[in-house]
Amino acid sequence: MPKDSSPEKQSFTASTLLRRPTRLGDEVYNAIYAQLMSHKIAPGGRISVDNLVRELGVSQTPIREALSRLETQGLVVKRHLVGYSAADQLNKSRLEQLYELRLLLEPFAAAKAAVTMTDASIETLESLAQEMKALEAEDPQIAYGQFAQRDSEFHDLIAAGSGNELVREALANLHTHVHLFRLFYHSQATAEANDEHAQIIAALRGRDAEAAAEAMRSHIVRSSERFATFFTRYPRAS
Amino acid sequence: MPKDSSPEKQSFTASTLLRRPTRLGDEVYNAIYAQLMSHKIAPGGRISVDNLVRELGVSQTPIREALSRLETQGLVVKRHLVGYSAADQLNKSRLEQLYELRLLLEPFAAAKAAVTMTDASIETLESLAQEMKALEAEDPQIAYGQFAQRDSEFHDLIAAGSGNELVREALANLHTHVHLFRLFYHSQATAEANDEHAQIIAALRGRDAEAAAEAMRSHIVRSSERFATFFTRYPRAS
DNA sequence: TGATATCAAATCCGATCGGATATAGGATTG
DNA sequence: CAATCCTATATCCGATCGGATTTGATATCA
Repeated sequence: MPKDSSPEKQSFTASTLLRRPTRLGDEVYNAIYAQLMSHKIAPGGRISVDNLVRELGVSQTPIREALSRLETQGLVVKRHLVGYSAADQLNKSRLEQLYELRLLLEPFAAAKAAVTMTDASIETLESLAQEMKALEAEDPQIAYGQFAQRDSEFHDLIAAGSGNELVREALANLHTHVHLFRLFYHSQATAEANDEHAQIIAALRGRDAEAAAEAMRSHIVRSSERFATFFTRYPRAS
Repeated sequence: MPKDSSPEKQSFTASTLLRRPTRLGDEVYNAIYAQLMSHKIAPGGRISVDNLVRELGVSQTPIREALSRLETQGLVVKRHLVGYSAADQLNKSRLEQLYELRLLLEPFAAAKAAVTMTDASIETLESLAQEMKALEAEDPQIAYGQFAQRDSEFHDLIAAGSGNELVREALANLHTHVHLFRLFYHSQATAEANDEHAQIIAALRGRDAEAAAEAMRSHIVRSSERFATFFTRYPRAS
């Protein structure tokens, strides 16, 4: 699920407050986002505004608005007077850059989170981890989509726990799980990740900043090694 | 000047290629951006689409497009059925987060740039530094705007020199110079910065990654100290 | 056969319009 | 006098329309 389909952060009080009228642009955003995640729109594939008009039954205005948002998030690209396309798959270099950046930010975030994170948030992490573990038994083809979503929440929650909202936003803007899922959606290498998640949680529980950073660093390095196999298997994709 | 007013990166070959017809939305983007930098729009001030229609003489469509881009960059905020406003000034916490993030990324970028950056880019850095130094003699009130722009280019060029485009984008998305300028546009504390820039350039010239990272780290720390005085002078702003 | 010119369809870009909502200010009532 | 209600205005949101451009297909010619 897209986390920032709406710029308004939803807090726990939001449900009790008055419900603002829904924005059509949000639903369009979610629809396109879902089509990206489900590979209904292939990497690099054209995204025609007029087609979406016919398909979704709304006018161009909210579609343009949604595509504009997706563009600044790097999930689609636009060429003037030509139109929108889905972003290309990550190439080898981009993938390396992605992990390089994550290594700069996420261990730092984990260390701070170990100190400042609330117990309630750690509980949420725990339940996410359990859900991911439960997915090991499911059909890998289906399970990986579920896994990617929860993994994304897991990492975002730690980033939020760091207390540095800008770091969290920088990581969220990477849309790591979208790009990785579109690169490698047939993966099922989740069992190792579950172990690594458990180590991260243990360090956070122990409020051990050093251990949390190291556990996160190790997790990211190993994750990158798992994904690196893609380019050895399919060398032409690089 | 806004660097990413257009999503298309302009390379050195762009001028030789066919010049695509101009996008009205780009000019609107630049106009609003200029109004933000010139404080014609105050922090938190409302930005009415209809006013811009009258002021700029274009229809709502390109204005919405430009504002939408500015929104996802965090320079303006939007409330549904209410409208757009300029982003608030940085508060103390946000400023600290900004520098915390820069400290994670920029020394790393400088270290890599020391190894991979081209000599030509270092020359460009040098000329930017000289321009900034020349501004010391000018009227501080005017000079600081010029300084902020060149300082932004300086840091972006090093980030680009790192070879990691994602790191560069993450830093660019912070719009550091916009926020700092809107926070503290009456500053003139640029002499120290010029010395620090010289040290960074020296380390890059010497292809010394360690020294470049340390020079950058020191520069950012000292910059943050210069800006931190704002909140001691105007405690209510925090 | 291959390259070029022409043409038509698809598509985007920007303008304009009506309906819906929020906000501010004044009127009303206790 | 204070609080509430109501109305008017400003504004946004979404729909629709015409013009401009790109793009792909067809036809023509060397």
